[in-house]
Amino acid sequence: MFYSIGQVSKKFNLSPHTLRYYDKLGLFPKVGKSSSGLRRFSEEDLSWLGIIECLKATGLTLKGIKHYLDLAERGNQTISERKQIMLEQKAQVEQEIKALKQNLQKLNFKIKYYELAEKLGEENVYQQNPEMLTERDRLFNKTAA
Amino acid sequence: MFYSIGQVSKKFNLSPHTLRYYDKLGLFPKVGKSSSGLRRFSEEDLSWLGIIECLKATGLTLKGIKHYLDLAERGNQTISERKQIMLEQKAQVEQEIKALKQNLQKLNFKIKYYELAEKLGEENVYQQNPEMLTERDRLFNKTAA
DNA sequence: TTTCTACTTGGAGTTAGCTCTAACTCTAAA
DNA sequence: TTTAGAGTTAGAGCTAACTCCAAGTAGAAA
Repeated sequence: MFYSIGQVSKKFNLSPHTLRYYDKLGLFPKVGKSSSGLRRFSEEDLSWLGIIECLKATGLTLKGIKHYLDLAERGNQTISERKQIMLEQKAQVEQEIKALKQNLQKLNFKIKYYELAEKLGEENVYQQNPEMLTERDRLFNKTAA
Repeated sequence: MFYSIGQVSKKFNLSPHTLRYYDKLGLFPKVGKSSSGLRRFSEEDLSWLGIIECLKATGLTLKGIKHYLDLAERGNQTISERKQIMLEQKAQVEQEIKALKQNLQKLNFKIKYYELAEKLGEENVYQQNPEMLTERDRLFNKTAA
């Protein structure tokens, strides 16, 4: 079963432009062409695109993805290097999730603040809720030297 | 207490260039200047920078941040609009965390795969562990129409 | 046969967010 | 008083990741 660029575009919610751009960067080393020059994406190409999307979402650049692909093409001798890339991405994603959770707390504070401000007006929020000042400082003030 | 651009740079781990760039975009409407023209950042400016960093980390563009700032400067009449921005950012961050967690599963699969591949060679991983094929398909294969 | 749609290419343009350069000033220490 | 270091400006340059454009082809429907 093969897919046209338009079908892949819909399936992955990426524009055909983008898919051609990826191909130009060498991110689809195996994609075939029909007799009239149309790209034919195989199931394997789609699996690989799934990995590209994952790595992209976890912060790897297209250049980094290309590098990973080049390693993969060299076979068994690059396994530990590829594993290392995955371990680094994992650490980075865990760090990113942690940071996002902290920022979520800040957003929740802001939402609470605006809910009070809708009732009291901004000038009265901290005046009437002094405990919010402490919370604000805890969330937003860097206390490094 | 006031801070020079270099001190702020260290405190927030942003280059002085970047801070001037933000200032040029109008992101520090209140920052003062000394008699000799040096920027003096107040505690309030730093709090605001903390908010900038939070909004940036949650995916708002600098332009979006500027818009939020402009709203804030207009006072009480824009409270619900600002709250709305925070609610949207919150939803987006929650979505982003969810996506990252899914990608973490994919990375963990890859790591497991490479651990087996180190022992068996890539050509034997799926052959000797057919249940990994199922897992791979579950994680990486989009089954949309 | 015309027309429509989906595709092809090479190359230029765009946007966001920095990042650097040149030429300069101010302050403080040696 | 020289000099080192931190700051100033305007404006150019850079990178990543698209995004679009022009000019063309191929196949199918009316």
